[in-house]
Amino acid sequence: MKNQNTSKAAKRGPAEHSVRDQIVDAARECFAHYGYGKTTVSDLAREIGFSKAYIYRFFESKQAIGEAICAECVGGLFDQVREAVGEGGDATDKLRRFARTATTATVELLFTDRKLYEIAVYASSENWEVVRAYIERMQGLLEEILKEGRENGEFERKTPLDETRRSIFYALKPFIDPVFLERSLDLLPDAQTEVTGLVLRSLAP
Amino acid sequence: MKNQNTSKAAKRGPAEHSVRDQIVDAARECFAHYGYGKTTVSDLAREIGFSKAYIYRFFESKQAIGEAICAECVGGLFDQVREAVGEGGDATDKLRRFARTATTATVELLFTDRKLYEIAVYASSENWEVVRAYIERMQGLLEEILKEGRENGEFERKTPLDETRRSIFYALKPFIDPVFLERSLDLLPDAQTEVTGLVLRSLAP
DNA sequence: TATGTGACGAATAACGTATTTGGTCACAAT
DNA sequence: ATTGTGACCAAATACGTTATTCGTCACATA
Repeated sequence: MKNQNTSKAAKRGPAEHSVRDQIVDAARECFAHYGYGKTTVSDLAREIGFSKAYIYRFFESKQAIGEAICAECVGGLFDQVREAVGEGGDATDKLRRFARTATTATVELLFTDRKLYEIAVYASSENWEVVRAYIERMQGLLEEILKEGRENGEFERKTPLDETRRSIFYALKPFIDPVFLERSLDLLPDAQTEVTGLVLRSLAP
Repeated sequence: MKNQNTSKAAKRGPAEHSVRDQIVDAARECFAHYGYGKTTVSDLAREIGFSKAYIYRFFESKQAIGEAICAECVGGLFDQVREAVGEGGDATDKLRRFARTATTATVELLFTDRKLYEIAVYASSENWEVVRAYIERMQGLLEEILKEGRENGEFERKTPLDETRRSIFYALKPFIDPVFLERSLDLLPDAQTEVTGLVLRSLAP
């Protein structure tokens, strides 16, 4: 609601450059250790042995660096989910894995890298582009599962595919979205399982 | 997660007392006007023409007064939902009304009494007893609807009633819980309708 | 006993200021 | 061109100090 902060990529200078990687490496460590807020751009500069001004040759803002780190995080989450889904059997099994892994992977991030998780929460609440992309990729994966289930007769076919995909995603949101998830922790894991059950019942042909 | 803050009633002195009512009246106005945080107990005291110390004869903390006001708010929400459900036809219709009214009534509170809504958000995030009671009453109402639907064959009967009730409530949480709802505003009203549709599909016999 | 209060301490918030931080730019060196 | 920086500014933040605020208690009055 705040602002239409689509927050575009915000990169700068050469896309492939060793210094860009050094910045990201330093940021990953500093952000994870001290948190996004407590890490200054000068800290990153000192870490890589260049001046602060030079960093702005590669990123047009501190937030842009945050987005790069956040992209790594949610990218990791997505990879875990995709892999778990890939190892599934039928569409029902895949859907269960989709929901379960999305939750467990995110919770794990919360407990192992709390500081990075905080960036994800901030990114989500501020509608960073990187989060929107994550949601779209997740919904894409979900849609694939739904298609498969519809084709082989596991799932009903009357409801428009888009609506099914969206409504499932909304229903699972308290267990996927970092902002919601940290407020759902005390319900885990039962609530997540039960909602997944509800979703599967709604998909019955 | 914070603390086991069941935050018991926290009343004091005589339950029925005109001064207690005066305090609540003053609090309702001040909280709605200036917000919970900006209203001091001395403000309330001045408003009713007694000393601050006297207020503590009736409430054991400022939060206790906040809970009283919050109880009024969520009580109003519940009444609206119950009334809307009562005007419904079959169980399917009642469920739709349940979900829709819970959302619209809460959103309306958000827009017409933002300051009071903030108290509800705070209460929910701090697990005030009054919110727990609200959730239980809402789930009770939901269970009644489910029972009716099961009895007359509208809804399936295989899934344990408790599980059905809980999972539906979780799925609707982004559109009912004040904390979640204010982050779901940009999805309304479509997402709410679509999730309700999903829920009804899951209930098909 | 029931009603009512001023004075008090510890915790918190408000406030103004000094410092830091995000970000830019002109300029130097290779 | 590309690589790299110190100096600089507005905005944000940290910090120390003052002022409020919550909540209690002993005490007064009817």
